[in-house]
Amino acid sequence: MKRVSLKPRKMPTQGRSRQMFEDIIEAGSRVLCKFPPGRFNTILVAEEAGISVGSLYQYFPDKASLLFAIQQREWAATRAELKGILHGGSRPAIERLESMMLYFFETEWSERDLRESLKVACAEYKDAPEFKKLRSTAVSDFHEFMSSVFPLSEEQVSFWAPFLLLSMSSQAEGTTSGIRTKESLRHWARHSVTMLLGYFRMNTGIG
Amino acid sequence: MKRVSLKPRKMPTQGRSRQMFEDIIEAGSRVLCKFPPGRFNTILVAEEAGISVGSLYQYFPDKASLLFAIQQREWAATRAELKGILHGGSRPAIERLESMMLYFFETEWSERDLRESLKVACAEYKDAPEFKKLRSTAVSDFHEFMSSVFPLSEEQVSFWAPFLLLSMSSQAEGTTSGIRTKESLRHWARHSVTMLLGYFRMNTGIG
Amino acid sequence: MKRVSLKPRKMPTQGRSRQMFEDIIEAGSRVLCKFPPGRFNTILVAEEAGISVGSLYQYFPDKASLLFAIQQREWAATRAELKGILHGGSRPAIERLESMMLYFFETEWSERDLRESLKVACAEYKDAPEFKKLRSTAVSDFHEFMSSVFPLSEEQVSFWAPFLLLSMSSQAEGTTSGIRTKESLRHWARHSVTMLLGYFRMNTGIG
Amino acid sequence: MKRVSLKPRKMPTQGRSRQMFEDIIEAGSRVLCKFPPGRFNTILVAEEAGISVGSLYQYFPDKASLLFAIQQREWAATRAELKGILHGGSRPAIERLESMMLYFFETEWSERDLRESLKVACAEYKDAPEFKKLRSTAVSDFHEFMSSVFPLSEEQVSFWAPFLLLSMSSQAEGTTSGIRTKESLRHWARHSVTMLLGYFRMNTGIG
DNA sequence: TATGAATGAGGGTTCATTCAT
DNA sequence: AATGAATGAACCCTCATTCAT
Repeated sequence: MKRVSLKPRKMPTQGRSRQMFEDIIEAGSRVLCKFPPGRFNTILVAEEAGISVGSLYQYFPDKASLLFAIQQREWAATRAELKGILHGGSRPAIERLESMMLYFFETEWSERDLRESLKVACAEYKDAPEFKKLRSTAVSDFHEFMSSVFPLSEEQVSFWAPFLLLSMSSQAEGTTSGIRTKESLRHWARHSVTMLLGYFRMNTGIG
Repeated sequence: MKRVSLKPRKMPTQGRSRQMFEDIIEAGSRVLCKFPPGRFNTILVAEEAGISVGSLYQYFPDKASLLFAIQQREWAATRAELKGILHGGSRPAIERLESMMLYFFETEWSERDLRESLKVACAEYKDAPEFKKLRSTAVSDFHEFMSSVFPLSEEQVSFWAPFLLLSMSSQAEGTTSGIRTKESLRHWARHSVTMLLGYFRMNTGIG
Repeated sequence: MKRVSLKPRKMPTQGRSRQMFEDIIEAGSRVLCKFPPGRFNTILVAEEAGISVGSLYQYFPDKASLLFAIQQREWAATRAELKGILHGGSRPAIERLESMMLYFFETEWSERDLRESLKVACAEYKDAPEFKKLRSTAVSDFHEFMSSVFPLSEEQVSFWAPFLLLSMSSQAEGTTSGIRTKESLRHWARHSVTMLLGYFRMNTGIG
Repeated sequence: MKRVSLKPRKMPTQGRSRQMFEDIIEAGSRVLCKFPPGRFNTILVAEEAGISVGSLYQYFPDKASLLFAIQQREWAATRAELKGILHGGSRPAIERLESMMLYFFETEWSERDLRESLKVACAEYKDAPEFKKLRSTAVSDFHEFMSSVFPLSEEQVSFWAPFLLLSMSSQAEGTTSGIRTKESLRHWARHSVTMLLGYFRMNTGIG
């Protein structure tokens, strides 16, 4: 189990290279959606991206780093959207929190194929520091939000931030298997969110 | 993607064969715990069991059926224990339910390596009817329990049984990433269970 | 018994790829000649061709398609030569037919090792549509020739074309076991051909 | 390619052992008919015979010797019948010859599955002296018959015996692939036999 | 003597990665 | 730079044969 680093070979911020970089990640995501996770392989991704394997390897030193980049992009996109919902608008914080949660259930649902395949394909690297960092970043964001909008002690936030976030994401994940229609997803999500926030408010007196 | 059946080749209830059968499953479980799920392969399992590949194939017609047997054993054990808790003792049903849930968090935590690897290794077969049946059995059990001990309409049970079960297992699964000590697992579990049951009681008037 | 298609993976008409393609078929033929048919395997063929197994699989999706390609090449060459003899020159049709038959005995004999091994090695696929097509093409060719050069009814041709062709090839095949020298092959062939054509002429009044 | 001998381990002429011996051969024939030739294996044969592999190996030292025994029995049976026809009755020799040939086409046809599988399965041993002997015995039989009933020189018989026999069997073999109904088999056989005997008579003045 | 579990070499196929062009 | 053919280790599975019971 060789492990060097999950970093891409280069990460130019501009130009054609940057575009290629994104294209490959995009292609990789499509492969994960279209094929069973075990079929994810570099040749298929290169084909899907319309380039050669060799070129792919110019951007990613190995398969692991490509998977990591896909994972990263996936999280980054969601993270940005969630942050936008949490910090945007002038509604009460608790309402923004609720919206964020409901929104999360929906993205999780609509991207379930990719997320699930990604999970399987990345299982091997899930203990790598890069992956751990990815997860912890999401928690930090949320921690920060909670601290800034609710009158809670540091200790309280240290429990509620991960509890709410992990509970929510676990529930959302659990939901994707076994729920058939978007209709029932919404029903389920509403219950989960009501439960989580109700429990939070009851224990903290918030809202 | 050939699929015939996930049944083992033979399943004698007694004797040396039966022992071998169990040994292989045990070895398979150890492999899943010690290696990343992608490394699960018949050669490794045979080695771990101290037998030859050929012997392994006398008991399991292919890799899939071995994985299924491991999965099955894992579920069967837990299922029996959960049923025991739910139906044993003379305490009020809601308390038994609570105990069962807390217990589930503990098993999920203590077997987290196996469960997680199993999930990944079985991803390929998750749509096979055998696997689906395994899942649905657990829900049926719980559905039956709910029906028999709580004064709920059929419709109510049809929502609450899967909701509580899936929520609980999702939350328990969620704890495997991010929770470090058994201490904090207990803390977390207590909150999750309180939340779930509180929400259930509030909405149904039970207890 | 999986079967998808016996087509090669790619079949460029020019260049290095094409050369490699031919080389592998050539190597496969040599393996069939040098080893008993049961020993025909991809590793051996790759070695014989001086390449790696992986390379072989870039040209042929599986063992079956390689065998089919060998078979096809073998038939294509002979078929072209037989057609050439049948349709070339200005001699009477019956003489051209005779030449063709005699020629067939000679090729069958000189390629007996390959042909016989091929037959055994391909036994598994003999009912695949591609293989059936291969056989039927040969019959069609001959049927067409007979129709165009002899004053026979359609019904007559429908009997005599397969009868002559199959009888001839059976007899030629039969010579591979038991005939030792080219000398005796020629003797035998002359008798077979005389017999076949004599019988044909006697029954149709041709010639 | 180890080669020791194709002899069975023992060949008791009486008793239970002898019966077992026959049963295994019979079972082997059934396996050859029911499965593709590549699937012929000792375990399957033992199962089909209702005994253990171990027992099978008490009668046959290896797979090759079992196949050889099957082949031998197959030939022996046919050989006896053909001899019976050739030497039985008081009809003219040429008529008995004709009957024998027609009969051969019919057995070849009715046993085509076994014969074809046998050919494939035995391909590996076809050059072993035992197999060669098998073939030559048949020719000797026929040679003897021809000598004794037709006024031919030794030299003539030396050509016509193998020519007629091999031609006939080749044609019969060729016939099995491509002929669908027993009806057309008969038609085809009649032509082949008429042709062969006609040619023989024309060249020797017999009959 | 009969059994059949155990062995392990052998063969088909895939795919991450490299490197000559 | 870009290409994609080539490599070969790794994995799944079968079956001839042996040998402890």
